[in-house]
Amino acid sequence: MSERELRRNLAILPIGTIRELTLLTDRQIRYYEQNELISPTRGKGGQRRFSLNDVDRLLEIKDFLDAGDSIKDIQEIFAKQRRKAVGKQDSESALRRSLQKEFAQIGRFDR
Amino acid sequence: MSERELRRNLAILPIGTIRELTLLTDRQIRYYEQNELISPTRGKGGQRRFSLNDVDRLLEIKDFLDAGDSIKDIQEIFAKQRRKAVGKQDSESALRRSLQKEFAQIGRFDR
DNA sequence: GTATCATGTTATATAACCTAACATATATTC
DNA sequence: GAATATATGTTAGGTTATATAACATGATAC
Repeated sequence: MSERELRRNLAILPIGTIRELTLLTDRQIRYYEQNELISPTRGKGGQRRFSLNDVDRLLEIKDFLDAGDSIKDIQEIFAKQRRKAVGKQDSESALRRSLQKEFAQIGRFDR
Repeated sequence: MSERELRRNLAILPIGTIRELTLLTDRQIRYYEQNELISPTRGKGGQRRFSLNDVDRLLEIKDFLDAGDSIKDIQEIFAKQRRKAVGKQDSESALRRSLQKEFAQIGRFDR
């Protein structure tokens, strides 16, 4: 994972900021968490900490709901996205492995 | 100014997050603000909101202090940096105007 | 027309943050 | 070396933000 992706996944934002950035209510944000559409971490005192990715995801949720999708629909959409991402990851690591083989091959020429 | 720079200037982080990211104490952070080394905005209820740039700047301050510079030294260092940035800034006045619009937008969240 | 869904609202408790004041160790100045 | 300045610690008291849980409600689906 790139440094940029790491940064986007840093859970550093309190719910108040999320409320302002997404124009959702606390109630909505917590309800979506309850339905596992987002998974903010918790700070020392038990308060939620969100990442910039959570912001994106909440804006997506908003759009889907506006478009008439239900929470369950959105759960499935996200599940599909995850499955796709896993495939990508797999094919990437396969690619990396085959590249390593190639380089190992090439490396031999250098001896 | 790029969208990325805009994002870095978004004041969205509470002091607790800053404390964790910089390993400074609240006291230090507020003291540096008092000495105008940083200028966090305030949310509706009067609490400080910091940007990612503030985090960078605080880490710089930390380094300068560790290196033996005084607060006043650092004020001057930052003042010099600003003067250097002025020429650049002038050539970006149109973009600055759009930045102000963005901040006005953000300000609205606090009402 | 009843059940479900997404959200609003309210109450109550805890956590986070605020300012201001006083304390202190270290370095600086006279 | 006593007085001053600097950067930070600590404490107190008050306010704001967030937490959970429960009950309420308009809209939609069946």
